[in-house]
Amino acid sequence: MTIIDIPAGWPADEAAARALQRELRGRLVLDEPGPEPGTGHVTGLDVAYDDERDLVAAAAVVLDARTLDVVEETTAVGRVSFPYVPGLLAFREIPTVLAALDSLTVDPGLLVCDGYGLAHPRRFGLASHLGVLTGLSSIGVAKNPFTFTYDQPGPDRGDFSPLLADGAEEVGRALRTQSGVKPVFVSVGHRVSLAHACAHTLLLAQRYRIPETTRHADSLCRRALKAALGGGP
DNA sequence: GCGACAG
DNA sequence: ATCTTGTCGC
Repeated sequence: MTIIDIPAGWPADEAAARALQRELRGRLVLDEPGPEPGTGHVTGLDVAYDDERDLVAAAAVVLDARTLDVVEETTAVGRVSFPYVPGLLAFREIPTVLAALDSLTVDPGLLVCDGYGLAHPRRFGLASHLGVLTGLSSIGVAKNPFTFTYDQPGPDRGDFSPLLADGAEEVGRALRTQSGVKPVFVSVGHRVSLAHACAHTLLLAQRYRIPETTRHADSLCRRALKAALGGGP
């Protein structure tokens, strides 16, 4: 099993990482609607950690956006490339996630990330970062509101309310994917509109709160991590 | 200065 | 994220 190395020139500290985010932020494209919901491919991405052994396993699972059938799955294992710092999550996951994406043989279509895109202290979260690096459309679907505020959306599936930064700027939406269940937090990553990002999320979360893409990727990266642990040391 | 803080 | 059994429910 190959273990992905941390790239040369990778940010050595928090200041360098923040500077890189501000630089890459300039390449973010926010004026495209993105792929039509329900068509083409959608790819779920997620990672699992073993801080003890300094390992991170990433999974990419491509689904048919219309049927939600699995089209292809890949994994990659790497060294943990950054400590967890709120606002710098991307630096912890990106090298290994990119390796998993690189080994796909089909078009990933829309990237669905476990975390945020525009809803970020510098408006450049994981989903935006991955979008810019790959050039692909991307969205972020997070399970927690991070530092943002929102009013409770209506009780029905599809109801939503704005996710606000500084109490005023809409950086995403609290979207109810299942009636009577806590909402998820959707934000635009790269080359997708917020309306489409929410439409994609609803199509991917017809049965559970979390999108099928993320659910598949979550279980796969956990299995990949266990496999790496069992067959490595 | 202190607390909060995606995964 | 991760540590973790049984349990309630479809």
